[in-house]
Amino acid sequence: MSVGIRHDDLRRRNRAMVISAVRRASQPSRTEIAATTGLSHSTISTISSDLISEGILAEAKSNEPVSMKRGRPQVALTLEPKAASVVAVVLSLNSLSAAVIDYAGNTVVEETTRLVTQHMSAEALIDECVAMIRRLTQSDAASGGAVLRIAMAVQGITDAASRKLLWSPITPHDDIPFADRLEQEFGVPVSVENDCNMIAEALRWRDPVRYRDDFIAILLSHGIGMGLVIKGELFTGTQSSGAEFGHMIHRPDGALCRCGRRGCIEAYAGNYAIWRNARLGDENAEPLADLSDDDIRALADAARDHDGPEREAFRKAGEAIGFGLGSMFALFDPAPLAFVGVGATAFDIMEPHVRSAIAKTAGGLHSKAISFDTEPNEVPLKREGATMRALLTVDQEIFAAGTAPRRAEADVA
Amino acid sequence: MSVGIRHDDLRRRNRAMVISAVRRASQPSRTEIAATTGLSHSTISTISSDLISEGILAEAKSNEPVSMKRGRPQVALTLEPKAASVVAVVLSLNSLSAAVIDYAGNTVVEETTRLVTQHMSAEALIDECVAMIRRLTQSDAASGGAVLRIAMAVQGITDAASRKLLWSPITPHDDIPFADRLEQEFGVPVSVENDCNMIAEALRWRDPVRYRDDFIAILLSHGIGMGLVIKGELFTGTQSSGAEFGHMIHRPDGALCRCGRRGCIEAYAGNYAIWRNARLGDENAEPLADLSDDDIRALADAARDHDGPEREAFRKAGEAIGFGLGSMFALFDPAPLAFVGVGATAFDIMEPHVRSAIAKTAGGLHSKAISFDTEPNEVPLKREGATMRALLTVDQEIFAAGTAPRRAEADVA
DNA sequence: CTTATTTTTTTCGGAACCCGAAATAAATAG
DNA sequence: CTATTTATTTCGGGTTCCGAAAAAAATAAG
Repeated sequence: MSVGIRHDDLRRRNRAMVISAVRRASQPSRTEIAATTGLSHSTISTISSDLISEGILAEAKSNEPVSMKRGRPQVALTLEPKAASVVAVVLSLNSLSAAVIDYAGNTVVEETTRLVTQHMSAEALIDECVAMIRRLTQSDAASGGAVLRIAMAVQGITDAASRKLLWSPITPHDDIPFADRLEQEFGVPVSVENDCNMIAEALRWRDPVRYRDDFIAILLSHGIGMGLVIKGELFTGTQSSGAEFGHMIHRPDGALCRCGRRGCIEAYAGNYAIWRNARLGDENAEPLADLSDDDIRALADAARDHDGPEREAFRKAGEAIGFGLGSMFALFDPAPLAFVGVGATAFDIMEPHVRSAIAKTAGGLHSKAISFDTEPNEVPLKREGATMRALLTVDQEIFAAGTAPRRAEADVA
Repeated sequence: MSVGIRHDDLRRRNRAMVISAVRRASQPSRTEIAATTGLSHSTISTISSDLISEGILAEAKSNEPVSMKRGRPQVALTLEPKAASVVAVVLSLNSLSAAVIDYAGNTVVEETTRLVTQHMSAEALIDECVAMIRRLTQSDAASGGAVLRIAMAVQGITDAASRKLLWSPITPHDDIPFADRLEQEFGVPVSVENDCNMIAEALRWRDPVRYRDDFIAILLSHGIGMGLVIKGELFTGTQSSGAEFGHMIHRPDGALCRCGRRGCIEAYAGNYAIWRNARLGDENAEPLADLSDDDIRALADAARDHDGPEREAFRKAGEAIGFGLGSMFALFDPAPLAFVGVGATAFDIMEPHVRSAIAKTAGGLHSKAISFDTEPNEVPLKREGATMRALLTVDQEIFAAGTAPRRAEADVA
């Protein structure tokens, strides 16, 4: 709103446009890009030949064998895999994994380890990340483009600038400056973001038709996380990563939450809450530290099999989620939902209760139109999301600007 | 994200930049504009002399008598009042008011009438608006610039495109197409927006320091409304005007709300809810249709005077608002708050309860830092907001593009 | 096999835009 | 009255985009 547009910004933006069109579409031709961006053919032509000569894009080899059409065949453009690479790191409770991805989005090497995150120092956590990234980037396989960006997806709350892990259930330590430390170590920009936000980012790339401009990803796991895309933008807080759906209040002064407060949605719908309600029947019992996925699946099987405390526990969970969604929908209208994580395998049990709770709220007007989708496996989504985050910033911040000063290149030519 | 920037868009945007800088600052000089926009002096010079010759801006007459500074004195630029005018219409329960405002933002003529909105047909409501606008625009006083835009602020839910009143407590009718009908009548673009959103817009102009990029306006009146500005943008739903704070759920299956559902915040904190709790002690009693401001002030006086059902009613109201805010702050971090309307006069009674409720939520981390402000009189705010909305669209959509095709003008010159 | 047709991509000339530097304008200080 | 300071305008230059025309690369038709 306040800063004017310089003449040279224009070129940068339109380069970004072209790169993003190539990343989004599968091998578009120059003509297609001209159509989707609204820019003229001549502009697309110059920009794309610049990008090709800079080694960012490439013309696809004979891919589609026969076009069956008259006229000069379109030349498909692709991202040049060797243009760069990025590292995606996923840090979760007791687990660290990372991968090197080339510029076209293909995984080059990856690695996963188990750690006991809750009993490690902040330093040790950082060191583990550093060590893993170093192993991966120095491996023979990762000999493509230079690593230009590292993106981490972490459980917990990060700051809005994506520099620090402010708070996380996976460690007792606060304010861990992952970005600063990794940047020091590798000399490459690093971002640290909330894992659910990365899940949302990934969904958008997996199914751009369903998950386009407005949708919600909810992670049903030990806690309840959320990634929210509104009007095409990932919705984050002004100071923190935001969208802590699990800590909206379901019942004032209600069940004891892992965060120490009372009545949070998570205190009814988190894995520990469901287990507690089913097995102890005491919603004020101290939350269990860890719970295996099998425990939850066992509860779900019991709930499906017969009426009893398990079924009741899932009812309460569904109700909490439904009322929470209803309250959210009072603020910004319903959107398609994806339930991700172990909890999603039990979503069939909760769904009727979710829907009936939503129906009691302002969002209820459209409750039948709201569509749910489930995806039990959250780990690949987190990695894909972090990957896309990293690649997009390379696109926008590095390659859109032009790697080398363009004037110098013109002299060479 | 998808559309490229054309070469001619650039000028349009930068013209918009300059106009907006003049509207925001009080009489900035060209040099100041260059500084705030980041554009070069020469660009600002050409753009502003274009705008002056088009009659959109003007150089201020000897305003500041002595500058006390060495060097050529700055020439202050102002908006040319006669460049255009707009009409702001405020439709509330039993009241309609409208005003003609010149391009510089000065009110030229205004009028207010009482109507019995709840017993009028949709047609009659539209007709009243048409008649009032016609009277105002045809009055002798309104002989300045042509009316280029009409903006309405209405209680209730409007559609995201600002065309229709989807639902409103002031009338039993749904889907009233104000924008279409007024456009037909006056041949000028019309927008219809939620009144609380306009209050937020107005606050931002009244106090741009406090209400800058993130803040919340809450209207405490018969119902509870909200206008939300997040990251510099008015936050609206994807289909409707959104941000229906009053209908977030405070207590599942709780008190009976005017909307027919149960447990909404409004059912505890709306005027009717406070009155009901204080006087009937039955939170399921049918909500009263109307309640005068004096009734509320009387309840507030009683609550201040002695412990009793009135004080308890305000406690419940404050608690509902506090938990609601806490849930919102789980989603997007706390921001400065303004409480507007009659209810704001009683906010002193509610404040401790609001704060103690927030302290029990995820937003509680910063609860002491959250600052409240009150403004009892909402009517002028609604009008100011609608005015600014209208003027800004004239700035951005009409004058930024250039009134006449620039090529033709160049020929003349 | 050659020519016409169709479609894609590149090239070229022209216009619009912004920038930086220099020039001009308008005030105060000495 | 001149030097200094600050604001604004003018001018030349370089980018950038666009539209039209040309070139390229295929198929269809004779």
